[in-house]
Amino acid sequence: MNIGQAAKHSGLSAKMIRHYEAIGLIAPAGRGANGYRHYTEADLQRLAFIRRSRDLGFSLAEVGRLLGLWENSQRTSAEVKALACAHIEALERRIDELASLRDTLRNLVDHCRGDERPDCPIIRELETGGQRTDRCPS
Amino acid sequence: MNIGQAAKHSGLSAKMIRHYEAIGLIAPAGRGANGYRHYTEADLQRLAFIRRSRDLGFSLAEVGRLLGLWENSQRTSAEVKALACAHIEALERRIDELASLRDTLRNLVDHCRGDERPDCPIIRELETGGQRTDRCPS
DNA sequence: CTTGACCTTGCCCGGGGGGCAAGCTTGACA
DNA sequence: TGTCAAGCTTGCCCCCCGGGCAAGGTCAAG
Repeated sequence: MNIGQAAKHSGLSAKMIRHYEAIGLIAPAGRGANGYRHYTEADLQRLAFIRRSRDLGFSLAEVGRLLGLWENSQRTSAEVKALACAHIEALERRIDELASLRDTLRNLVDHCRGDERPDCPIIRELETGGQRTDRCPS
Repeated sequence: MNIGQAAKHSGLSAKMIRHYEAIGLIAPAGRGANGYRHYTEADLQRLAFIRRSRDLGFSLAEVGRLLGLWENSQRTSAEVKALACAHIEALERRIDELASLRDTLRNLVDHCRGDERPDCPIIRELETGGQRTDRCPS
């Protein structure tokens, strides 16, 4: 099977498959006499594994570790769980950051009339960094 | 004021200030006879505006639009509000995506014993894409 | 044989920076 | 006055995770 077919089956792009090979995430694919890469069933499984790992938000480095665990029959489920838990924690940190931004913005937006006048608390906040300039800086 | 001082005052790095100039986000800074960039109070305000916009998660493209609105006395607060609302919506979409990943992972992690044995539902999920292989595929 | 689809490599682009190098200028101190 | 460290200049490469395009080779069907 050539790279295009492998891409379709795995849901990755041919470009990504080549890239993963270039960065060493997967072993170099076998080549035919014409120089074309060809992929076995086992290769397809690896690609699908990568695709699903990426879909769960793992970075390529994490995917590499997951692949290592997958192919290591000596692995412990504790190792896998630890990797997944670390990723969950990273996701939660990121979610909290974004939620905090959202809340700040929501607050500003709620105080903006949104009419045809130029005066706007959002712009004021960006100007002043949240200092109160509206009443007597004295 | 030179770029290093401007960087300190704005909380940006000198590198980023040069970058913003290079991509046209800010107008080229004035230069002294020695070729050094120098920054006025107005420049510092612009840099601080950018910094706060970035802190709120706006992309550089959005920051560009915000700068345009800021410096346009003909702006309407409705325009600013629309930009901020669009950003809030993007944040919420992103948060939902990440939360969905987190929930999926949490579910998998909760079913993983995390002991010294290799058997692991997380790895199984990545292998099979969620197909039930545990009972009679018949 | 031609045509079109597919494959190969290589390069540039994005966002949003970090880091380092080589060379100039500036300011402080001996 | 010389010297030396900071600071500034530009330029280049790096990270992640790809997209897109170009030039050229290959394959299969008509």
